[in-house]
Amino acid sequence: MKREKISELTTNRLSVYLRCLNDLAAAGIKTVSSQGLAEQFNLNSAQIRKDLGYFGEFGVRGVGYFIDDLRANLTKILGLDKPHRVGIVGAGRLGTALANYNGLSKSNFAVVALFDNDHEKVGHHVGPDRIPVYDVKKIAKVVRDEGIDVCVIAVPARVAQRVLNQVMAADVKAVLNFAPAALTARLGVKVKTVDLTTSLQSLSYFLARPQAGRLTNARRGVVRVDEIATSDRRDA
Amino acid sequence: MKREKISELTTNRLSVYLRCLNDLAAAGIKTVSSQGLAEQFNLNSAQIRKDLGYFGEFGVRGVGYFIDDLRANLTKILGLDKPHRVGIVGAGRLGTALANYNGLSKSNFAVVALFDNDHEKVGHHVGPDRIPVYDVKKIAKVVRDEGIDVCVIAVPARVAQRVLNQVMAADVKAVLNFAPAALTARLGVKVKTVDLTTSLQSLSYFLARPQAGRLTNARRGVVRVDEIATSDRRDA
DNA sequence: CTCTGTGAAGTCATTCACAGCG
DNA sequence: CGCTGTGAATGACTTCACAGAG
Repeated sequence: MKREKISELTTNRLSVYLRCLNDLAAAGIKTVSSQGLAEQFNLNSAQIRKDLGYFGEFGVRGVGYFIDDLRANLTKILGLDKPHRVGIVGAGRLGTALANYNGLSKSNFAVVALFDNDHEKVGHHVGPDRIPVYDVKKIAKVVRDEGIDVCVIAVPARVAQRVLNQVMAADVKAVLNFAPAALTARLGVKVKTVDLTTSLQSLSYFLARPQAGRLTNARRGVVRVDEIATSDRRDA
Repeated sequence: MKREKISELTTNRLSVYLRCLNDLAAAGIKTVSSQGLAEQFNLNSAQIRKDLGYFGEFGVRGVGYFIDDLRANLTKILGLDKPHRVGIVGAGRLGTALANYNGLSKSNFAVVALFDNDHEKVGHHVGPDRIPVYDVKKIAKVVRDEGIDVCVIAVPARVAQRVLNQVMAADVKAVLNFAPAALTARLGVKVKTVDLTTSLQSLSYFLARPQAGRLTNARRGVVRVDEIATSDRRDA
């Protein structure tokens, strides 16, 4: 076990490993080798061992990893053993779609509030879970009352930085941003941006040059699918 | 102008530069230096010059870049001078939210079809643009008839690989995948995955260890916000 | 004198390769 | 003997630093 700084590429992969382990466990499988895991993602097995090695020695030589054990360890490492409470700023289409996305609840994230500045929306409840929509001005209070620790920004780019500032003022330390804007956060606040426009435009580049992308990640006739996570580097 | 292979990190940044140039143009500004652009993203100016340098010499020494000129060049490089037609597979919440997302039309992407296997949905039309929902079995025909060149996968992880196979069989070469699954594509097909669960779990890691993420990208007291694109690397 | 374009250096990430445990 | 854990080697991306154009 070392004490190095862990890159986001690694944490993204840990999340993917965990998902895979959950599937394997559901299939009744008890152990898996780094090689076996690696094949699921067209990844190098040393990569997996290195990623895990930052946090401890979870494997058994000659055998591999006990799935239940590794699963528990990864869950703990990723901080998923405690539930997270999510607030979504922007009750438009994207915001409400995310509020009802089932994928989140599976991994201990519960959406407990939406925020909007449209008075038509404030006071209403959204989706089968009846998530309340609050006035965006009440962020600080609702964050405190509801114990929100993660916010999602789903507002137009124009106002995204202002919203981020409000969210930071409410002392939220983790933000997932869907606005196509370069945001600046203060130290200690982690912002991850998911930029659909950029993703599509990047695809467009490869469409325009079919030869591009051939060489990278090609292996055994398949192409490794991107971003074993969200891709990204440098936060990129 | 060289002839090297361009990484996805670079194409992601090009998209971000283009967006910024559009904003600057709208503000009536005529020229910008790499330094000026870099400050918008907390990026190194050499990075920007290098990214552009892969494609030509667009700058003027002593001056910087003419915004209109660079904008036209980037648009061409990214293949955004020709319109793209998008089909979305999965007419659930996420799929319909994306179908109505205005951000796409802005950059020459038009959503022209949704696909679903739920017969309740097939035949209906979605949103203010009345986008038709087709039976997923008809993908190949609709792709041909409508000239679709990009598909979005917004279905449960369980069926994502099957859907990708159908999409590839319809000869679509660019796919944006929202399903939390490691997909395998054949050579010549580019898949970019946006994985919300992984993004959130990665945030959870940093919440669990506030000291993590401190060192990276810190500069002048601010933290560069991640993934100037979709973050990532290795398509990642 | 300013700012680009670009080799060279530096930094960070992935893969190799193997010692050594079970 | 198989498979982990890990230093060493390689490769990729970023930043430095400066020659030279305007």
